[in-house]
Amino acid sequence: MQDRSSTNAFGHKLESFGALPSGDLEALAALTADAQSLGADCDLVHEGEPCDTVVVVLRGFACRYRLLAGGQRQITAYLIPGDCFGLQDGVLGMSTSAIGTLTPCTVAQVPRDALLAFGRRHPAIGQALRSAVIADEAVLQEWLVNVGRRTAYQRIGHLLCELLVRMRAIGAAQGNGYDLPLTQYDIGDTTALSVVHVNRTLQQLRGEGLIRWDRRRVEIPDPARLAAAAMFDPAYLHFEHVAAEAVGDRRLSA
Amino acid sequence: MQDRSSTNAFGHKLESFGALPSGDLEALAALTADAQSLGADCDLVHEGEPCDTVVVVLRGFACRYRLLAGGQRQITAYLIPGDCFGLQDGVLGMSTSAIGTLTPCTVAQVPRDALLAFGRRHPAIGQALRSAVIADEAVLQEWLVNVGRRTAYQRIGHLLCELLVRMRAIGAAQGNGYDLPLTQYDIGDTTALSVVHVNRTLQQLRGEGLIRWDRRRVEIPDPARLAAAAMFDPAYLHFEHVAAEAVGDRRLSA
DNA sequence: CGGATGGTTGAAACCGTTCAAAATCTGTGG
DNA sequence: CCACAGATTTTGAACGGTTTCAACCATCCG
Repeated sequence: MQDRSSTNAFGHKLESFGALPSGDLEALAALTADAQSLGADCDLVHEGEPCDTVVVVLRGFACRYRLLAGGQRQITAYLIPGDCFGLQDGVLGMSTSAIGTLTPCTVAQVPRDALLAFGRRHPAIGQALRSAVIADEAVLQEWLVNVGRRTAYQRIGHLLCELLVRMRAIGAAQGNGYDLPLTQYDIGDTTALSVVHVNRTLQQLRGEGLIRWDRRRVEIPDPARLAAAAMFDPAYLHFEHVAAEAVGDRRLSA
Repeated sequence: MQDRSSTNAFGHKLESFGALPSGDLEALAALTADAQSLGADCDLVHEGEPCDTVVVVLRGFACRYRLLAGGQRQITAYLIPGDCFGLQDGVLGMSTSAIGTLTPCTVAQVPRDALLAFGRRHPAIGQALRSAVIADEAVLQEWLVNVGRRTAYQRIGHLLCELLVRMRAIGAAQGNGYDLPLTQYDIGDTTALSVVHVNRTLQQLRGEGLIRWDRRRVEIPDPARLAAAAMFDPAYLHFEHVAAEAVGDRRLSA
């Protein structure tokens, strides 16, 4: 499982919504075969421009974001390996957000029409793609709740819980830890907090033993405890099997 | 145009994404024929429950929201006449949000399968439904930006601009005014502000002549000026023709 | 070694919250 | 048509979470 995730994270992600015929997976891998490697801070899609390809992230962290007049950035979604963007946005003439890499990435760009046609020929994939779109929208809503109604402490805790579940779903977590190559600026642009406050809040979370975050690696000693502190309920992520394993069952959290 | 909006707001809304064959509109009206009248504060869909119908609002204001443990409410979308909910959410077993009325409403509940099948038989409608889903997602993203990155003053101004454009799109605005039967609590739950601060911010906006809001009616004397103050750019709403009229062109704003 | 990036710390200022109460509006029944 | 109750809006004052500004430190890497 872990092996396949590195060669085709996209298929692995789609499988987290339900089993897929292995033939489908191989055909899908062919679609994303010609991937490109990019450094950090590269833009793949620009806000307000037409865009008829789907961006599939195979390695690294990318994000969807909007830039405001004052130069502020609001990140509205993370794209981790297996995630894609563009099945919807951009259909009506132009994208309402930019897509950029946060870390060095490997990405494939598939013409949207080709991917949709592929989904029609392989119904299980088509269904999984629709599921992915729905799950993305649910995450977006949860982020609105996060930014609107939770304290800095909960926002960051919640984000780290979400990432644990998502990283597990693609086989990129080891136990209760995962690599998180983001800066505190990135976390601030995601949670709508200043870097300074992100830093202090992180120290608080560390001080209480809820997280360890050392040189790009996060460990969550007791996911159930962090989830409770951050009011995190993984239901919105729509892959319950993985989610239950990650935080729902205290027996698995040590 | 105004006449039809009252009899079939749903069709009118879908038309705002592009012209539709009139036969389609009539058939669509039949689908939503058996509507029900509801009072304020009625729940139509509960969070975390399966839901296989699409809610179509024909009259009144409804909303999508999430309730947190502390009793706080975050509204994540408004459903004004013509808007629908449930084409996506609920597909994966359960809804990630509740739907409730904010004011007395007339709503139709259409089985999702029936609506999707209808969209297949009437391609223009199917396309319009997809457009509506995409536009909804863009609005959700904009709300995240609004709550995350804008001041109270801008948040509320932005919301009122958005509503002007949306109300115009369904023919429910008169000039630069529209009926807004929401309480300041509702505005607070939308913009993630306390009622007290909503009240003071509203007074500020009124004091500067950017809005008038008297007994459930909002007037925006100079939409372009309010849009500038609130950093509002209607592009994300995806019906540019209406949007340009509403705030893009100063000559029309008086 | 030196420059750049990212992380950490302190202090002051601010935006928005909370609590508490008063004023106003709205609808309803007598 | 009035009286009353509940909902909504408004006001005041104190508090506090978060931001901003301004340094300083650590680490990485050529």
